[in-house]
Amino acid sequence: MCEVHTYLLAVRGIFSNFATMPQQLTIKQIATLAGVSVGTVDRVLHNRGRVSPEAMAAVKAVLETHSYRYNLHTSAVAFKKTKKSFSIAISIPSSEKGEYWDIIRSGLDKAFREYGDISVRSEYVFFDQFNALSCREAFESIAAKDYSAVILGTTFVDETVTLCGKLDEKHIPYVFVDGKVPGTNPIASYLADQEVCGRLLARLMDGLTAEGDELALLIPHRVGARISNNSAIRMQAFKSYFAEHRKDRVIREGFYSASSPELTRSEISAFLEENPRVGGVAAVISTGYIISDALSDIGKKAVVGGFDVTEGNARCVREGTLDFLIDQHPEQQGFNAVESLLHYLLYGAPDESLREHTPIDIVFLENLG
Amino acid sequence: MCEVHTYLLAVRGIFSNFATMPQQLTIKQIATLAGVSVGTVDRVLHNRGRVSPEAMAAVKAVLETHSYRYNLHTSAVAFKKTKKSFSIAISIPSSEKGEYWDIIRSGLDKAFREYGDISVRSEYVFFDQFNALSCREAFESIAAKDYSAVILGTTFVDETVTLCGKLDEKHIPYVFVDGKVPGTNPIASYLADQEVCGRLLARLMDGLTAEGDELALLIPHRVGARISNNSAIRMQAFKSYFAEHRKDRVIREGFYSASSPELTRSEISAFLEENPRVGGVAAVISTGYIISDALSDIGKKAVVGGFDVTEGNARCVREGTLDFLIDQHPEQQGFNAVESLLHYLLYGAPDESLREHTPIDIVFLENLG
DNA sequence: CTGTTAGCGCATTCAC
DNA sequence: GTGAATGCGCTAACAG
Repeated sequence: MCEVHTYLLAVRGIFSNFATMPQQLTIKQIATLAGVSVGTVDRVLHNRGRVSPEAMAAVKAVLETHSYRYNLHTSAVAFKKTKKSFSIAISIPSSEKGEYWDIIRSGLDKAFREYGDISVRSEYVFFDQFNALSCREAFESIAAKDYSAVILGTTFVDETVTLCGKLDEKHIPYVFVDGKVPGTNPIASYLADQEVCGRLLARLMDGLTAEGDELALLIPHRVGARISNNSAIRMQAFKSYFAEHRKDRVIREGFYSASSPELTRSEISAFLEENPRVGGVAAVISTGYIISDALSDIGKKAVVGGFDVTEGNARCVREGTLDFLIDQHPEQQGFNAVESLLHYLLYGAPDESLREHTPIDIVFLENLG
Repeated sequence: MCEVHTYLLAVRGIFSNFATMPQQLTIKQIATLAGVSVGTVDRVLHNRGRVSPEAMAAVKAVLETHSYRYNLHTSAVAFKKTKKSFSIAISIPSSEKGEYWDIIRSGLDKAFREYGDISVRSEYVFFDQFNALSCREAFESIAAKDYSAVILGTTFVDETVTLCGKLDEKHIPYVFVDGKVPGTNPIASYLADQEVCGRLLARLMDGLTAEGDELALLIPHRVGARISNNSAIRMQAFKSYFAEHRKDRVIREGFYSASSPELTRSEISAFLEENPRVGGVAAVISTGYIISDALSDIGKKAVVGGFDVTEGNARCVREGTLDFLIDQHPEQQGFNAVESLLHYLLYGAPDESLREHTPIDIVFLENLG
């Protein structure tokens, strides 16, 4: 039977398929087709007004049938001539090299480099992610100036809402990285689906630990502020997974101070000694390596899962003390944030193709790269 | 202690950081700095010759200190004027919609669309991946013509080597997707690290199955041709993992005919009934869904792992009969292949930044997307 | 309101 | 060997 199958394909033989890519329409061609000039086409495309209804209709008709796409290459070139220059403020938590926010930052910078054609001035205003006051100060300094656009890390909800209200009034566009905040109107928000992150964490912890093991969910607590929105969603999703699929699993919750590694270590050690039957430990933020190190310290072996390929996490994966990481692609989030903002600044409208959320990957030692 | 830590950061307060992206040098600026004209700079940059030693030295000196980078945007624009047009032949296995090679194809097409600025004609010549003769015919038809460049799926080694020899003689550049072949000189090869794929498969099967379970490694066999190189490497790596880390695990090997779903199903059913203690089944090619379906048929539950997010695989993941997929990003492979080829055709040299291998991700139900 | 035109950075042609 | 000049698609200023 298999022979017959193969034979049939052989008889059918090879077949080929010629294709010339549909040449992109140029504004010149559109102008010719619509019987107007390039200037008019440009005005229609950019909603610059000062176009007669007839001309408008003619151009729109051509656009309908041929589906025009901007040529970003030449746009960028032409924009240079206008010497239009933008200032973009970025306010995100400060971070050590190789930590989560530093990776986002490298994505931001990569985009600024890639779009170096366009004249953009970027200005970073960092704040302390464990201190709401420093965030407020940072945001106030941003509200006081008139930037072309703003990129915000959404660590503190109330402060973000306040700033965004002011930006809305001034019609300054903004985008979020690593979060979204209800009651605001960003051009776009770049973040991984936190629900998925939490359930994935649960699924992997469940699958990779032995049947009878207890599992630990370690929760960071912040001084003087409620737990970050992302962590809360992940925790909730983590627990939902077990409530729905594995009611029999015992989940122990422990709190630790993410702001101080030394403290974390002692808190976690104590927690694990109190819960000896724990065979898997889940971190809901990107500092899982602290947990791995604490486990090493007390000589305990457990499956550990965390978030993001930070330097500390990568080290622990290589050392074999951290089993897997859920990668939210912070670098891409940063890159997309800048890209979408520039698109908005240049064309006056958000780029639809950039609205999709960033993908979520799973990283083990083997594919750490 | 934690209080003190936070306090210190608060006192330090926010801090900001201004940055203007280093403006890229233009060839005009280089020309001015070197005291020559843009034409001369261009000749130096493109090694076109006809430049006096003094001019060469002057330009090189400026390039050393300022590190010039091509502006791909404007290059593409300028190239259009020359009306230079390319014809690229692509010979890969034919494939149903949503299957592995069709995904590669969509990546190829995406690149052709994205680089629609450049005048490129693409021509597909498909062959039957289970029939070496059809591959030979396809490759001969390519050798008979004079394309600007060629993209090849490396399913059949001998045929590939023969064709590449002829292309080398004619100085026609080519790149590989989904493989590499010793004894050939491609501009680039795009494929996931097969060693990593195999070890990752092993690691996940090991982790996700119960301690005492036997594991099955299912191997496709091809009529009239030896097993594909990629599958062989994955199998080898899979077995190495267990030989190195888990000598106690029992691995059963089973063969099945990947060319006919019906046959596959019956073969796999028979295999599993002969090996009742198998708790995990690993597929080394992208048709894992056939295994899942066979398991469903006989009402057996086992952890199943496979490769790539094809339509069939995605369906089984959603149905819960396929547990995870190792994603080789075939779409990106296709995209990169075209991109690197165009870079070569335009600039006469491979783009170093495009030589990196494609990343490998792991997909569960949750992050199927 | 509309069409014309200069010029962005670059590749190439063509006089000198 | 060399530099001036042209034009790619596009933006925006400007003259009608």
